[in-house]
Amino acid sequence: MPRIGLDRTTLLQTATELADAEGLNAVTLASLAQKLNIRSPSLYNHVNGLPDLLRQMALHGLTLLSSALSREVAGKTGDDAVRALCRAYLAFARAHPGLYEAIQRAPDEGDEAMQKAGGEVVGQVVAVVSEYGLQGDAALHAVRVIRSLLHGFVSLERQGGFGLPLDLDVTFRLMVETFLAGVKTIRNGEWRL
Amino acid sequence: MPRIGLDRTTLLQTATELADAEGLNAVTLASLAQKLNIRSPSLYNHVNGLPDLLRQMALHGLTLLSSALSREVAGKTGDDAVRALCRAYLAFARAHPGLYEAIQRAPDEGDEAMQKAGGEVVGQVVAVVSEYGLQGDAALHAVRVIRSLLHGFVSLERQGGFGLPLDLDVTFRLMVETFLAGVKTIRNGEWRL
DNA sequence: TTATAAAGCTAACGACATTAGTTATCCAAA
DNA sequence: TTTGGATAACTAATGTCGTTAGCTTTATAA
Repeated sequence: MPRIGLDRTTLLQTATELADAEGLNAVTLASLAQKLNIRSPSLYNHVNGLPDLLRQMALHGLTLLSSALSREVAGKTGDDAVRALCRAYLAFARAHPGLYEAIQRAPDEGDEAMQKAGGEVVGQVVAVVSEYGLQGDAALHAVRVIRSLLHGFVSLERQGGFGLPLDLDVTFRLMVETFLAGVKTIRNGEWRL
Repeated sequence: MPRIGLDRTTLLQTATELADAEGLNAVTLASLAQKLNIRSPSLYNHVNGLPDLLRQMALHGLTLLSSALSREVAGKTGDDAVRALCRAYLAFARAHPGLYEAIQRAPDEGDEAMQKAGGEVVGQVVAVVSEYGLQGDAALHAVRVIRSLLHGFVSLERQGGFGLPLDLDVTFRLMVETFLAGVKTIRNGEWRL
């Protein structure tokens, strides 16, 4: 019975590799244990069952995403900040498809750690939008729109929803520019709901 | 052994009710069989296992969605057609959250029926966009952007990703108007990628 | 050197999907 | 009206997975 010396970090890293390589559905206690050369009940010494494992993966992913966004946006303002944010979001989702899936699982009600981790990602978007001339509710709506844009594109790309052989990066840039142009129009008050 | 006389329609309907009420994860052969007062192996007389059930639910959902879009868009053109399409998409996703989840499952490679059913939904969007002054690749990009918008919003709303007590319908309308304004700017050639 | 906490293990249970083989029902043809 | 076949239900059994309970060994600190 050689003792592996497994710790939370390598556990999460291994689970992440599994998810990114074969999809989140491939992450089971059985498959993770096998990859770690361990029997699945032993995992309960580190994790409180499968739901807790998935939750910790989501937390880990949100932390990574938040810091990636913060890093790429740093020093930029206005349109450039929005572009950098969007690029970084897309890059993260492409680099960590399984982790990205984990992030999308709806958290339990009253899970403060998840709320906080998610709030930090949203905070990056808020920061970018806030110095954009949008105030109050308008800024909050804009944040929601950006999140919808990004998540929708990433999600459709990941599931292969875009069938045609048309450059996806072009679509993505076009989407961001369309948003920027639309926001300017709206900001200038040329419309009413 | 009373014979139920189960047919494909009631089977799909029951599965849909289950999915819409308790989420797609709650749709198992066991739970579906229980709801039908049947033993789960009996389901194999109607369905080729759980993956096939989920696939048929997706097909059913795509058909419903496609006809809903077609119905609501009928007779409208330009901005109004886009608005009607978006409203109908959102309404469907809200009315059938479980079925909407089923639609999002990535189809197998070479599943022609799924490709076709998905293509009909995309076709509705193409039809709306095509008479919009966008031609060729630009139209295809626009279709992708609309799909991203819609799916992203629906998906975030469904998983409770929008925490704040700010009217979601307002955000949605704002998102659509932002897109319309942005597209006009882009169509007028005021930007370059 | 020894006691204790922790990290691994085996055994066992329940839920689920799935397969094989059985029986009863329905319907259509004789 | 009878009969035969297709079909829709069933039971039994297997394998996988998550999970719990309880045991054993290792590492570490007293």
